[in-house]
Amino acid sequence: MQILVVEDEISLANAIKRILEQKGFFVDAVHDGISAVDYAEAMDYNLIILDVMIPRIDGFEVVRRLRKKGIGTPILMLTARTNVTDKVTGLNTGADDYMTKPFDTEELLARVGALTRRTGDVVVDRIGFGDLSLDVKSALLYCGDESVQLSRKEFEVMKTFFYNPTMTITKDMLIVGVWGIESEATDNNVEVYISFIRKKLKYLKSKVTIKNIQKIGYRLEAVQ
Amino acid sequence: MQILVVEDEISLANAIKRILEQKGFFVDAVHDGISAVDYAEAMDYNLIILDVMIPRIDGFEVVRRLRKKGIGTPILMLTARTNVTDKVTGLNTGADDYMTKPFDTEELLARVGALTRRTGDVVVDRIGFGDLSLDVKSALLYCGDESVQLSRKEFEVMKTFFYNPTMTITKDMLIVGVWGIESEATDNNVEVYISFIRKKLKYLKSKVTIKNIQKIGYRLEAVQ
DNA sequence: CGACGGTTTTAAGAACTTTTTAAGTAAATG
DNA sequence: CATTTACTTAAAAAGTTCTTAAAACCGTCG
Repeated sequence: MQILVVEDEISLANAIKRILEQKGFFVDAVHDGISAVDYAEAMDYNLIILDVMIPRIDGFEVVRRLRKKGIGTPILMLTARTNVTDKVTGLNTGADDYMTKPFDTEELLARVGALTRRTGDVVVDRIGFGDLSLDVKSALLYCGDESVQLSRKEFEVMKTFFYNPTMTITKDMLIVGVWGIESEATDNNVEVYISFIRKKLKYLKSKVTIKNIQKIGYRLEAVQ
Repeated sequence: MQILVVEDEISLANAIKRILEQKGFFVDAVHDGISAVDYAEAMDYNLIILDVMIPRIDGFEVVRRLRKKGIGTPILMLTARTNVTDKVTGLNTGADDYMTKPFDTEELLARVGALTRRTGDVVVDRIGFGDLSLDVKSALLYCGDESVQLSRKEFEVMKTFFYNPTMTITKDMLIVGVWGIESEATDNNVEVYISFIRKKLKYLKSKVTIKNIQKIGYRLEAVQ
């Protein structure tokens, strides 16, 4: 499942890229209108996420050119919130959906889900570290030919580690990432989940351990 | 790269602080509007993250006052999701971007990235002196291909040296910087930590030493 | 609805690490 | 050479993380 992200703000482009890659999509990112048309022509994407305000030629013009060339890839338009109504709803450019910036991850994924679902393609992905791999679809954690089922929260914690394999992750990062930025979760919640996961790693006889550095955070380590 | 976070919800402020520090930013957090203005005036921040609903004077007024004083630091406003009009007001008063609460880590980092990028400054996650380098995310101190884990306080002491590599650091400076201005820590506390760190430098076989100048303080020296 | 199974949260004591204290020793200064 | 200052170490204290068990929660199915 291939997605093209067209966004000139590099860091936003990267953020979108990462979010989608975490969900198992393959993502290309380009930063201007001409490149967008080139890429979309050259490769058969399942979805194009397209910012309106981009250099060289704007988003609307990109849509027009692609449709003219008979490229029917679903397009999700991004617009600044302030000029939503007049621009997007007024224009009949051929985009399939639009989303106002700023948006949050859930919103993005919901829309991407809706637009890619029709193709029926299944996104399967595995992420891993050391001798571990995690099936993102089933939340099964594998080590060799053993596996264990992770619960929702165990899964979210594990993903955080796998996406930042060399980094030291603070408890606050886990609280924000797993429980949400406004949650009431305490350090103890994190500790309990780390404990649950360690028990499962032990059961799997994995070489990977979760190391704690007091007052600093947790880090994955592959023992010898 | 310095960021000021203005948010009265202490736990949210801390969460944001930790996330940004993890990415290598230096973050101060204050919890009301008056302090925000004071801090922003006193220090040259690269970005201010500013909640709208804060005690004493609200976020908009903070922006107005800062802009009036000629302080052009980029400002990222935080507003409750429901309040659409806030956004318009915020942008009119001179904020550079706004973000609705709740937001997730990705979104925060994307926006912070966008607003700090223009200054061209690179976010530092390693600082060093001589043959030493310190990873600020993990508190690992490297020398060649060896590394040691620093404890929280060792890490704070080391950071103070690295940020002031040529300076002689007094014990009082270390006490204030590491233990806090209100602390009861004595010179002996500093001496003990200097001793701990020297032991680790020896283990790393670093060329860097911590030299004491009696009655004055400590200074890093790279022995040829 | 109400019971069941799994998941998540809460809470409390044990285990562990870091930090502080304190005391003896070494080094520097006048 | 006396005195102050700094260094080192070990033990005590403080703080944190770990583990476990029980309680609360949640969705599903009879």
